[in-house]
Amino acid sequence: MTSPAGRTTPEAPTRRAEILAAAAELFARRGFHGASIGDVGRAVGLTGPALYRHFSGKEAVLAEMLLDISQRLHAEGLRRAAEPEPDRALDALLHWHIAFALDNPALITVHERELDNVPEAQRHEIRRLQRAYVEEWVRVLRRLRPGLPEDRTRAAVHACFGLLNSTPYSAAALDRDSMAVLLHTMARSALTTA
Amino acid sequence: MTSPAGRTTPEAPTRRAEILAAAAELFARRGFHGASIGDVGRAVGLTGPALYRHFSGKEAVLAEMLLDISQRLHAEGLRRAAEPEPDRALDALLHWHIAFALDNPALITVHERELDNVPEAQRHEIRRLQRAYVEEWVRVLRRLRPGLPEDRTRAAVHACFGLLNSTPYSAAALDRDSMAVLLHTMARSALTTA
DNA sequence: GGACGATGTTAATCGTCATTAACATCGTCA
DNA sequence: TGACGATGTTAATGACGATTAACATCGTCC
Repeated sequence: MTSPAGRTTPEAPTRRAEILAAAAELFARRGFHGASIGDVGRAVGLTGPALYRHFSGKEAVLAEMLLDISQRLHAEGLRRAAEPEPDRALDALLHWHIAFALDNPALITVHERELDNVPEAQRHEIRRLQRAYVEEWVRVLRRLRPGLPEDRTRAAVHACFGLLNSTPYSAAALDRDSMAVLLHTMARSALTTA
Repeated sequence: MTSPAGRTTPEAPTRRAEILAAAAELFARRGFHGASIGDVGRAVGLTGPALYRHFSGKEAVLAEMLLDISQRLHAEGLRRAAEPEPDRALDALLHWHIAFALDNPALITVHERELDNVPEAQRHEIRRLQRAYVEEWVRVLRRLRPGLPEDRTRAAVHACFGLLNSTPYSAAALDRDSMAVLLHTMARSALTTA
């Protein structure tokens, strides 16, 4: 063999994260079913079967990825929504979501599209967190616009996410900060006019 | 055999359209690679191989689907953008895109996600039409907001599409007309504030 | 009333893919 | 220094899926 089987460098602590990052990129670009375990392995310099040393299977990779994303979004969302001034709370939520989307376009994409491919067991918890995150936004917005009925408020929040998550497709054109400002302005305006 | 092979009813003129519609639904819900030819066939009451009587292959189904969508969007986009008053032109574009998205959520989803799975040959033409459609919006918006630099304008249009195309995920909550009004209001506000 | 084209069906074919088995290598540490 | 656990690798294994082959059926039209 041209290269020995084992690796000398003990990059163990990063390995799982490395795999998750590569998988996110591939799942985002080609879809869960469009990226194979072999593709993911190759992306981190391994063969396909090697991934089974770190995850119990392909679905487990996706599940852990989505669970992590929804936890991060929800946890920080809770914090930001706690701001007493609803106007400031909304800005804080916007800043948070925009930063996350711009810094992790692949994660946002996968989070938005691939829930159905997560095994039942973990799907419920992820969905719960996603819903809870949305509800934080709804609560803040309702304090800001008490007249708006709840279902319309929720629909507006979903539409707003659509706007913010469009990042992966167009972020290339503008530098990060210009894009962040643009998205913030547009989203704020859309929500407060709804 | 329990049922005869040939069909008596000459539903020939609809068959292709029927297949395209079923495929759109499945591709939207599960992704191009997540839906098999067998699934599509079953959805229209046929077996998988039967589809080859109507399309040269799975990719051809997707290609025809995306080509049709991008042509329809672009053709009508051209018409609406021709309105001399930029303010009215924008409203006309919004009405058109919103109606299309609300009436064809599956098509919008596939159009947005699956271009990479179209064979090169047809991909270029589809991309050209998609770009041209965006440019119609950009042109209108630039007349409306001359101060906004072109790249920011284009980014704003992309973000606006993200908002409008979020329809598939949340449209269930509101009736069609309320949703249309909501999206129109939000999008208009987002674009003119950008 | 029989030949033909359009449409379908079921039975190969062939490749890809997830997953598992069997077999190294390396670092550690008793 | 030698056994062991952690990580990898290369061969199975077993499904599944796209596509094609071989074989009906039906309606039409001469």
